[in-house]
Amino acid sequence: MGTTHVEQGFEPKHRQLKTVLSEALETEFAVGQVLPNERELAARFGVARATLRQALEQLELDGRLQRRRGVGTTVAPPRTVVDVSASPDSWPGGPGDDWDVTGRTRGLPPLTVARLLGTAADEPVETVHRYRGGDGRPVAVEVLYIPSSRLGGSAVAGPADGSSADDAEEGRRVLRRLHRFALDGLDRSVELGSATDEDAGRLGRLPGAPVLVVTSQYVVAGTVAAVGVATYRADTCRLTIGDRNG
Amino acid sequence: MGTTHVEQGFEPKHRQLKTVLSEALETEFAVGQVLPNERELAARFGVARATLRQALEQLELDGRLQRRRGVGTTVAPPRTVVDVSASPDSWPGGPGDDWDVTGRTRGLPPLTVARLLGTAADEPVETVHRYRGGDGRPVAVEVLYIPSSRLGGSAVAGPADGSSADDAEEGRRVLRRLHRFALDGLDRSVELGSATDEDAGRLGRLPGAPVLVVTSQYVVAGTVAAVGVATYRADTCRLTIGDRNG
DNA sequence: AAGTGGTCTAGACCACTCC
DNA sequence: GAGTGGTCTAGACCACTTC
Repeated sequence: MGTTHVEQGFEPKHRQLKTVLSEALETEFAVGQVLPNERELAARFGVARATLRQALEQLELDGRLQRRRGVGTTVAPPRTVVDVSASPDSWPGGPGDDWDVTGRTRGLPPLTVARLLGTAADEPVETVHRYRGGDGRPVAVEVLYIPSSRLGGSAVAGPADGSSADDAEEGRRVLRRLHRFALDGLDRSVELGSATDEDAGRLGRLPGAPVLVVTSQYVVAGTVAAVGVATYRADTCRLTIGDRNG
Repeated sequence: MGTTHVEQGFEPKHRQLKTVLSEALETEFAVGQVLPNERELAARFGVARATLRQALEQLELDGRLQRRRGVGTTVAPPRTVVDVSASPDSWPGGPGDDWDVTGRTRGLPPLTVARLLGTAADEPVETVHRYRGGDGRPVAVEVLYIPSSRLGGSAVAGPADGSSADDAEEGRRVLRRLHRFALDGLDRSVELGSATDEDAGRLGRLPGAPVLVVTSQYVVAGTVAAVGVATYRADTCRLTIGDRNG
């Protein structure tokens, strides 16, 4: 007896499960509450664990659940709202900026960044790392790439391994040097990506976790003075852009 | 010890596979080219098909691959760039707008939308559906919610089932009525979501496919005159915001 | 009808967190 | 050590596209 139930469309089990769980989350669970473990849920719904996990995965992608290995699955709080608008003075590290500089290095940028900067592939750039928290959770990490040639003037400090407190101070210094220039424009793009091993660690997720990648091009006098690649946790963040018109 | 972050030296197979495949995509395959099928790839790498699929899934999420049931897996072209900036006249359906109105209905909005509109949960609203293509592919669908009470003036046309050519014309008419008002502000947010059954169909994807949900609040005289919920294919789109500063 | 990706199963073991 | 989610296997069948 095949389930020859042809009702204009076929609905997979994991999809039905998602619907059922979704409703249960609204009616029977409170934010932060721990769900029964996967083995029990699967048994309760009469499906294989892998099938249940497909449903849970989607609910996590939608920001409805939070799963932590060794801990359990909990009902997620509403997504953290993060403003990514461009304001009149939007230089990184400027006033009102709620990022923390965590390090600084110097080296070759990824090819895609070099292309955005318009630099040669073998031109080393200043690289500043930043971290942004919110609601007590990690929200984003960002890497800023700034060609030394566009910082003007004097030389930069000595070697840097990218992690010490001194490196953070050096990073802030690099950013301050940017502030001397007038920011003419700021172009941003948003796309879906997956966390690198490194970013995943900093964001408290597993590698490959879905992230929103926000790429910023800071324009000074018609050329790109800096490029930022920010990686936001896609499960827990909602990005807002407040645009104002005449 | 505090929150010391210790490196974990373990790398899952699907992650290694992703790396290997990623390199192969760059060196051995051209855009549009079809990959060997999953069963063969799995055999070639000596892993179970489910494991291979984990790697493929991520590559698709990253916009590197495109998988179609019954067809195969191909190397994806670069993501379609879509501008979601607010311009001085950003009313939906205004000049330079590259959306196609596909239908119109009237009914109760989702609760979340009613909250954004500031209307009572039981107040019916005009509902206009739009479609946006690009590079010959579906890019996004949007549903616009407009409280009739904020359209002013005369009554609306008769019954609508939401799909006929007449409904599209009605939809355009509703939007035109908006254009009489001065748009004071436009707030947008971007977050990750998954396609509903309906949206998935229109976007040529399976239900649950990852999408970027762009929510727009159109403000007139301090109140929200309309709300738009646009659903962009996350695998094939990159959203850009061109901000300009003084 | 053949071939593809999508779904599903019933196990097993591993990495991690917490007690 | 107990309990959690994460990974992995080796199958099977289904929905869909194409020929």
